[in-house]
Amino acid sequence: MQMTDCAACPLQKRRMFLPFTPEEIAFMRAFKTGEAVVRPGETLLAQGERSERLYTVLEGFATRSIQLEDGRRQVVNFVFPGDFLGLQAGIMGEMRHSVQATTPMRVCIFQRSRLWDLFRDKPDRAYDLTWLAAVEEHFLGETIATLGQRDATERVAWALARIWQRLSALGEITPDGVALPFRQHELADALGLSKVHTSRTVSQLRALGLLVWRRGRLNMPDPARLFALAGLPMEREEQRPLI
Amino acid sequence: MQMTDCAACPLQKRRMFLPFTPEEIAFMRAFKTGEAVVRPGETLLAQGERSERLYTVLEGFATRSIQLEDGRRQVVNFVFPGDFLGLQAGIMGEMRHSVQATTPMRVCIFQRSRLWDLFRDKPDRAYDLTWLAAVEEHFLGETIATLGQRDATERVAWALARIWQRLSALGEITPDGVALPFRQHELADALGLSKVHTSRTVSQLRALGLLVWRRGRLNMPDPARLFALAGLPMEREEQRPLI
DNA sequence: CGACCTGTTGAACCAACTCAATTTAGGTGG
DNA sequence: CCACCTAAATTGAGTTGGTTCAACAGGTCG
Repeated sequence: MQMTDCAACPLQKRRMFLPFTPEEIAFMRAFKTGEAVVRPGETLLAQGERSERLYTVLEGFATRSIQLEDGRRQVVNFVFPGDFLGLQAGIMGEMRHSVQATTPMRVCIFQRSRLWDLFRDKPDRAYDLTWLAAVEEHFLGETIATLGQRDATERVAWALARIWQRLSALGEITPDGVALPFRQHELADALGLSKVHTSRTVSQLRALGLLVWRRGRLNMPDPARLFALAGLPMEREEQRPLI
Repeated sequence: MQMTDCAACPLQKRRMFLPFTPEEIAFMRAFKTGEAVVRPGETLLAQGERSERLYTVLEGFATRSIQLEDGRRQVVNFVFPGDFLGLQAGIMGEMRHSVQATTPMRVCIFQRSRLWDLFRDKPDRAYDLTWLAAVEEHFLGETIATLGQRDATERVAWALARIWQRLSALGEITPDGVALPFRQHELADALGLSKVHTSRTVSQLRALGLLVWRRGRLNMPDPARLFALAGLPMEREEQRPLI
């Protein structure tokens, strides 16, 4: 398999990411040790595993999820192009959640053993990594607030608004909306709702004219109203570093 | 006010923290710019604020919470001695949650502007900081799984087990249990339950002989059963770095 | 002592769940 | 192109876990 050169990283074309400096390109080239293709349904990182690899998503979508002892599953969040995976195993030794592809994916591979070099030699890259971790922490906190305080309608609105936001930041938006890579089943698992109730809630939002979601395409006739219901501001997210 | 010298840091006595190397002591001494006392109920960091300060908790307990637009409040997690506060504002610019003291606290103060120096000059300290962020991320994920999947009984068991675990790692445990610095009200806000139902659930656990909780003291007659109900392993947590 | 805060208990209600049946949409092979 | 199969989504009906409202008990403190 041929490996994409970091100088030509396809993610760099998306304006949601900060551009690499020439120095960063040189470093990332050395840091990157490979590339992989993942098929839908495959597990990229498994809960409990001590992975030696870290990944950056080049293309495709996934879920991060936690499996409880008795089989119940919670989707912790959704994974998009540009996301960095495996920091937990990289730093803590063991993954506490799994990452499963929902669409075909392409990922960059890094070696866990080189993570320390990054901290030692490239403080700016280390800072960026911590930046990503801090942003992640913020999202997880928001998720906790959503699961703890909001009702089904608000939860669904929130999740779809967040996904919409991220997809449009990636430039995946067209006049008839975005391609939604997740199923209601995954949405339900992410929101702590049953599939049935998720379906009912979605149709309710549809009936209110707040969304059109058919055959994997999502559109929002009136984003402002949906975002308001979701308790989210409509601002564009700031650019984020890429690792 | 007199300032504790890092060489005599009271947290170092607790065996849950990795001991400082002499070099680390030297660095922390320079990094630390002050100390503060906080009274119960005071807000140490406020949601939306661009704090110039970072803190490490020396003593006392707090909650991190998110306030929704309409006033609903979600406790994201509980804060214990040794916790590092303000990374979000430090890195992302703005706090997305508040930190409120529930008991009197004593905290170390650092300057946000020096955070970058830490990455540039002390990669090992930067690594530790990221380690803390990764652990935090793991806990938040577990919280999401709890709120999304577990019922009231399991949630309460989980929260009390986690608090118990942390307090005993801090060495705060005596033959008649631990001093619990939080009220049922805060527990309810952390678990997404009403106060009333939290109370009922606690009494149910009491009736099962799984816990004794009166006047701010918590004891667990049979920790193994409670931990099993909480879906948690009983292992001791590994030592963590201190910043 | 009164005021306040924390926690407990009862009763009525409702949001979300479960179980089960049905429809819709893709995908595959003849 | 149709027949068939499977996965995803929808709908109905009955149940339940948790909520709300309200009253009350126990401790603590000025």
